[in-house]
Amino acid sequence: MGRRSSHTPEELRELILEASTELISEGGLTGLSAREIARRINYSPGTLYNVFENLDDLVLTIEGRLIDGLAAELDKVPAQDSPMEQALAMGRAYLNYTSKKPKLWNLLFEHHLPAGREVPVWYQQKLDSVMQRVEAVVSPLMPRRSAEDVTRSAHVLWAGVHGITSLATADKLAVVTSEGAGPLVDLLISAYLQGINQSAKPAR
Amino acid sequence: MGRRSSHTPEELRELILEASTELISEGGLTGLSAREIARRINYSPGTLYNVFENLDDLVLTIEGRLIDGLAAELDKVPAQDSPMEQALAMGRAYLNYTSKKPKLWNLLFEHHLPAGREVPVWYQQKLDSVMQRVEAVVSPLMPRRSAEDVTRSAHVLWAGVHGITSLATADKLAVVTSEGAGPLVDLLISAYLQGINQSAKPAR
DNA sequence: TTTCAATGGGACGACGTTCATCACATACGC
DNA sequence: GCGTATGTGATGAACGTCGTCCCATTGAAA
Repeated sequence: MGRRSSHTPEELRELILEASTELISEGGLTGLSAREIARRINYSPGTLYNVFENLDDLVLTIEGRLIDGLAAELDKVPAQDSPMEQALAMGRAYLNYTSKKPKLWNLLFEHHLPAGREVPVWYQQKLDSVMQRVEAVVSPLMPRRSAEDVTRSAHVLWAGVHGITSLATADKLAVVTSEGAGPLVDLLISAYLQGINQSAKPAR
Repeated sequence: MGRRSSHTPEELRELILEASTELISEGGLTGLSAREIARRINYSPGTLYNVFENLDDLVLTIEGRLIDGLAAELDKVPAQDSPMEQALAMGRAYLNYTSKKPKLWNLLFEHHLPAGREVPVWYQQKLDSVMQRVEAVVSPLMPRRSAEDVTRSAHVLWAGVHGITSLATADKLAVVTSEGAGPLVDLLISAYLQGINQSAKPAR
């Protein structure tokens, strides 16, 4: 039943994803084009549409892998350290992971689905999974606080770290001097958590 | 010496900017196209290129106005309030301003110049101008700290607020539910500044 | 040899950008 | 006052790109 190619469907899928990842790493979302992918892997543009529904589908798949990769990095922070050290380590891990291929990571924020389309369930789940790791580290630093408070703080930290790396890599608005996203992340995490802790003991 | 149109060059420029702003507000950067602008203002695509160098030039102009608009909003916070109240008010002003037309504000982060091209000087100056307003409010909250420390803290706060609003409006990763970006911004600013203050007095 | 899924590649309608051409409001000669 | 020359602002076709679709063709398996 006729297969002409020298690649199995899985191999073909991998080939496409590899080429796409490389293109995005080099030129951001703008650098990606169905025709260029096809050129690089020696297939025709139409073949891509046998494997992926469209480019958005392909891009979402890559984004999923990026999130998985980050989750794996976050899991590497030693669990025996103090919560504060863990929090700082996770911030540095985030920074380290995302700054290796900034344009690739920026994909998560450059890419928008066409109006009306919703994000797949598995995508949201991957995000939640990462958020939970953050909450797990923040939680012991906020004893006697409601679950909502912990979640809120995890969100603030996550968003804050994202904001710093985002501005640092967006060459267009290098207000945040490129000299040091690292120190800024450290500062955010330590000061914020200290502030949270402080306000928990209003009796000075 | 021949002017056929019913619009002066300035009027035409305004027409183009208005139509573009509307398009972006509705459909983000993707919704913008030279041909669609031309259609809306009843000119031909070529005419745009008599007024702007290219679409990037046009977009940068809109971005400049957005930054100016934010600066104007930040200037409205009452200077007689306490520094802490001012900081919180500025955070809310940012959130308020940017969430009126989220897709328009997102332009600042969606839009990237083609590889190699640098941002114009006036653009960087506008950004610096906003950053200085933040520093001015943060500074009194950090007495006896070096200018670098103040700058760093201003950067952290700016990036943090950006991160929260960014994640809140990026419908794709609505980890941070949009309902509560306000409380998150309040929390970030108050906790962070408290933390900074706390670590300044290590002698408990 | 038959069968049928995988593939190629042209077609379509968009896009940004360029540029030779045109139309016309003004300036000037009479 | 009229006719004509002037030169600028606007045009829209053209070029090369893009994502996506679709069907004729291919070639390995039955």
